[in-house]
Amino acid sequence: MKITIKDIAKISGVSTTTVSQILNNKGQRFSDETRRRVLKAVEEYDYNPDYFAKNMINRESKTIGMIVPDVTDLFFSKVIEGVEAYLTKKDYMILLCNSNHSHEMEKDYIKQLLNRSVAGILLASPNSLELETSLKSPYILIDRGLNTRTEGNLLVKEYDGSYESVQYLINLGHRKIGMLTNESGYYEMSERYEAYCQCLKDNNISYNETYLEDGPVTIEGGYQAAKRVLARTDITALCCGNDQMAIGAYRAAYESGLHIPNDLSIIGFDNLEISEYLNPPLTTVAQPAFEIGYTAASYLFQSINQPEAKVPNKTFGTKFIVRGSTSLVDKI
Amino acid sequence: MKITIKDIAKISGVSTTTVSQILNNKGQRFSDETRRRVLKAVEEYDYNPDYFAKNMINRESKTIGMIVPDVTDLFFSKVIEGVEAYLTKKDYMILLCNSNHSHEMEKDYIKQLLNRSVAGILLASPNSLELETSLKSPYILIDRGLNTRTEGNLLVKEYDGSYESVQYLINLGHRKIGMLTNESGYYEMSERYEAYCQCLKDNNISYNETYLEDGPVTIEGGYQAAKRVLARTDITALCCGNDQMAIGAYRAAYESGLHIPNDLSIIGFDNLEISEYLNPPLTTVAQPAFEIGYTAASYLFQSINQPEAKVPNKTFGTKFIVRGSTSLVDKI
DNA sequence: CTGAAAGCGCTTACAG
DNA sequence: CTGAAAGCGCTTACAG
Repeated sequence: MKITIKDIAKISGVSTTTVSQILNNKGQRFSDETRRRVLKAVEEYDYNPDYFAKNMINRESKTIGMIVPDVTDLFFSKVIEGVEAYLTKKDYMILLCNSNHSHEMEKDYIKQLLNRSVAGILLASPNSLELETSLKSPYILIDRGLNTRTEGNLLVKEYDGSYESVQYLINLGHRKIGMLTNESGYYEMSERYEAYCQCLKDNNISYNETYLEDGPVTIEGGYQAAKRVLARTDITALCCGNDQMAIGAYRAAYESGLHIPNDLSIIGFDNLEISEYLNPPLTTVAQPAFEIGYTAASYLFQSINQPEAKVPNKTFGTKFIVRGSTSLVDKI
Repeated sequence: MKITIKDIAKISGVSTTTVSQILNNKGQRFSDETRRRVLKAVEEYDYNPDYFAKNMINRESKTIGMIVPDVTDLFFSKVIEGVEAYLTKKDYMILLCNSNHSHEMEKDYIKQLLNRSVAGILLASPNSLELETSLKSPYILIDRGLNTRTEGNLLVKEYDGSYESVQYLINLGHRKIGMLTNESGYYEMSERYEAYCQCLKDNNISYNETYLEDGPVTIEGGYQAAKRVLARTDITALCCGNDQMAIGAYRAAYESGLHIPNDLSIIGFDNLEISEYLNPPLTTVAQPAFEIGYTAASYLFQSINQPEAKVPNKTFGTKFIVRGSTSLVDKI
């Protein structure tokens, strides 16, 4: 049987009011003697106020929900790490939901989280989300462009980052530049794709549809997509939707007998820790995953504690990192 | 203002008892008419029973806590995925804690989780843990050998897996076999190390301390450790504590001008998705991370619902996977 | 400086 | 078939 505040009150010979006030550092000053007696009993019996009873009154669950499309995705796991790092300091805990890229699951999770009275929600999903407006608890959107909200959005300069990488390839002399993207209309992917198109245009390079391939944003997805595009084209460079896809593209290139970067230049997006260790190290567009998570958590925290205040938006810059997977074009 | 059961009762003209019973499918049969009225009001006002009030009575938080040493670790994120996959089906949610390999943090988190009345705890930590016995909620230990508990342990045949990989190298003619391990006495690492020693012994190969290196079980850790051991020895093969370390070792090898596998054979442990995509693909010892998580969750669930029943232990086998990072020894 | 009592939003014997 | 009342374990005006 769990020990309750009544037990502590009885043991230390005071009322529950007193115990409660002392434990919460509230109310009037109590005599040192009383305080000591109560604290001693608490200590001795290892009393902890019941979480549910306490919350029924305080409504401070100190819990937030976080929904990600894939926990094993290296980008998102880094974001989670950032979120956790911030929230732990504040004694908050995070209810983690893995939506498996499913929009249905996301909606389900949001409902469940709301039922659990979480203090706020962190939604790291690239999907557009119509039910946003019905969300009555504070929330922050990570990496989301497709929404009508004007505050609490954390974005990354997907477009600029992607543009820069394509321009880099063009400057190296590449003209036949492929791109691996994602079919399902993910916001970031669209941005990166748009930048690709625009950059070609700005450089008077004609757009070639066969240079494009779709696939899941995973290693395997990148492998399959790259395989297809390499089989039917003679591209000299390939922009991958993200680093994971680039990793898959490496293998596709090897299997096609292509040497990176001599025969094929490859560029990723994310700058995962692992990308630096690939062979050759991957040229990529860095985005600050940990910082994104950390900032998202801090904004949410702020939004929970000052519901009236407007939550700022934030756009993170990217950084283009040249490594060994890109080189001057080698063939015409 | 949140809508309560009283509101629903008033709106549908019945008592709160009736509303509660209908919503929980309990008690006696109610007239269809009453049921319809109540359900309609619930629907219309989007009523959801308060999580805390409900739990104060039912004590079914349907929440478990999970502690991992590192969310960004590819092995653990896969385990999390498995846990999530099982628990979601059961309408449970998981409170995720990232201990950063810190034993102190683990203890803190356990305390916090207990205070929150989680239904159970999943502890994925390679640390030994003295306070286990004081854990009064159901729990399952993942990947833990150093404990005195006789049930609810999920283990992997670390020793056998490691032994097999070392023996494989020896069969290829290797005699100068290095090993990258972890200093902090992690159970799995010790097992793998013990197997390494025993296998050498069984093959009458003398143990050479300089072939050993310690490091964090990360890519960077593997890189640094491999760099050190390659700088001072002429090993022809290297067993890495896990795949992440192996990835780091790849780069160390390249920087030392060594070709894998011709100059240096490398073996990992885990079989991460990425390992197959490395260049060359990594020979490694596979362990079923997703399945481990999934099983752990199912055992915990069982243990929550039948507290008296003994929770089984389970030991997962490993599978040795030969890929391109190992070859016959090339130099004497 | 301290306590009796009301109340948070539910569920559940119990009575009718 | 349905409701009044007690109770879960807390906190908080309020009164003294």
